[in-house]
Amino acid sequence: MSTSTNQIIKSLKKSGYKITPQRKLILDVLNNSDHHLSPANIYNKVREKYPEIGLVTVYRTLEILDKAGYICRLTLPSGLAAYLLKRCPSGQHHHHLVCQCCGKVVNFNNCNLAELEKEITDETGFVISSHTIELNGKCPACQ
Amino acid sequence: MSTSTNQIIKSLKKSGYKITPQRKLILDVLNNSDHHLSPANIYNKVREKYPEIGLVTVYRTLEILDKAGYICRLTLPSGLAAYLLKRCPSGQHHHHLVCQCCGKVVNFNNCNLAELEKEITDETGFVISSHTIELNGKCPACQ
DNA sequence: TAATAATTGAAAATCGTTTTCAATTATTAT
DNA sequence: ATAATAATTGAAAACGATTTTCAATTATTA
Repeated sequence: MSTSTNQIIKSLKKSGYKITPQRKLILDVLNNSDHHLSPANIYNKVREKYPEIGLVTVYRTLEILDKAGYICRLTLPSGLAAYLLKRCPSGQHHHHLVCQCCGKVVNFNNCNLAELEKEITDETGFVISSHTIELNGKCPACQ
Repeated sequence: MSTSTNQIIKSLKKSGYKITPQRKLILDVLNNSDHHLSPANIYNKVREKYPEIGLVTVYRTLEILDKAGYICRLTLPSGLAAYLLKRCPSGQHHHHLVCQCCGKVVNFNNCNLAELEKEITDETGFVISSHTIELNGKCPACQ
């Protein structure tokens, strides 16, 4: 179990959650991937080591991790959910560059939308509270 | 039936689609809204004038309109789909400013992501083929 | 070690969406 | 106009992802 996984486990314990083998394994799968993973993907990976796990447990654990801020939930264009361990300093503003071919994800954080948002607020009267940017492309390996 | 609706109807006919009252009414509902609408929203609005319509017909018509490029399909953060009549010159690059409160949508097209995309390509080796930006906020009426 | 409260997995339920299929309707060639 | 046709329709069933229910199990605590 990696340092990253261990730290999250400790924090979860502090927050009153019980530490179960299922939760550890789910975190490990997330930690060992630089691709976004669907609940089913995670389920299948965990089953290799822990065949008794139920898909429900994966959903429930992802919900906890998402609410606690340890993972990012992506909504893919198809509408399906995919998850990603957060690897940037806590709460830092960032976006994702996603490979359409293999799902590999790279973070970037210099989005510089503030100016555009100001313009748009002036023009439309909308107060802008958040934004999402998703860049879609192909990673070097998939080109 | 508005001009906008009429023009789309004509184009659809040219493309070999039959013109049915259901399709006209669905287009009218889209045309008369500046908010994004779910299939169920559209279904309910059309039913006021045409109670026999089936939800399937709404789905099928939306699929046709989307493929033909007359409407935008949004994937909301929840993963659900919502639709919007395109109101900008054919094919023009644009994004949406969405009111989180009422769903009102305003277009903007000066996103200027080209520079950022170049930086990121240089850094990561990803080839970027498309991007989506969604600005979330509150419209003047909802503030 | 015993008491407890949280967590688990199986099964059923739910929700949006898609498929199937027979009946209907818009278009066309006459 | 009318008949022939191929597309479109709506009901019902099927579907896939996600959520809920519930009794049994397990991690934690005292």
